[in-house]
Amino acid sequence: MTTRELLPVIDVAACCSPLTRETISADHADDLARSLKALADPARLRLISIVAASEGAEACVCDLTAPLGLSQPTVSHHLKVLVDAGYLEREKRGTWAYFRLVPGSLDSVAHLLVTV
Amino acid sequence: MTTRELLPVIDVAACCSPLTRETISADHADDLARSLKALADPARLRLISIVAASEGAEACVCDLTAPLGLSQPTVSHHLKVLVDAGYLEREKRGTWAYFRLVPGSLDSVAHLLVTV
DNA sequence: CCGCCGTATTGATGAGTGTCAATGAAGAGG
DNA sequence: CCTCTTCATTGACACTCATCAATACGGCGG
Repeated sequence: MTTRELLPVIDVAACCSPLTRETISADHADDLARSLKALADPARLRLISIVAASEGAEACVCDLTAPLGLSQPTVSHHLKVLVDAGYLEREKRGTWAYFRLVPGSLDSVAHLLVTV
Repeated sequence: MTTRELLPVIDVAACCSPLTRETISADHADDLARSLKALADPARLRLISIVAASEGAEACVCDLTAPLGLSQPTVSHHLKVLVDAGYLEREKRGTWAYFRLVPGSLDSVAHLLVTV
């Protein structure tokens, strides 16, 4: 059983044509499903939305726990999922960890769904 | 505990602005997450892809079990999830059930993710 | 009316996941 | 060196979900 690694969403988009253009392969379906699964959670969608709307388009964990109403470990967990999937990037400055949206990540996954 | 019903993806898109345009509300995040969750499965992605690429852009269950390598009940289950979420529509003609892509459904969810 | 074929539903099971409390790691300031 | 703050990791638990075998449903041909 060859375990397939988690591919950043940008790389998934780079090698696949849109879903309805031609029949997707089993492997590509698996990659795209994992990219979408990372996005398919209300807490993670709100994290992305808040980070994108923040001052300087970045935010640290301490700014994100309160608006979500979730514990700090849970928020850290969700942020890790989004970073691993390639939607967010993490930069540690001193004590704080700042998260930014990876440019083009959301657009590339959106492009794979579009039918026009 | 008021249970929120599952909203077809087209209706979700009709009332929400793109994720990064402004901070998404908790309720809208929940709706969008459920629309994405319906899509975030390799079998369901392949189903959509195969249906869209089929003759007349429609297919029946019997055409879909073989290429996916899944049992008939499992395929029926995935198709139901996609119909309930608003991505596919079902038409029964005689003994067969034909599935078609709901026009604009994939585009509307893609539009919610795009940052431009 | 009976049996066949295509599909949907039910029930069970194993895998995956969202959540939190507790703990660990690492930098900043005294 | 000690303590506080910020964040990540671990372990546990409840819940969801993907899957299949078995069964039920419904149309069609004989």
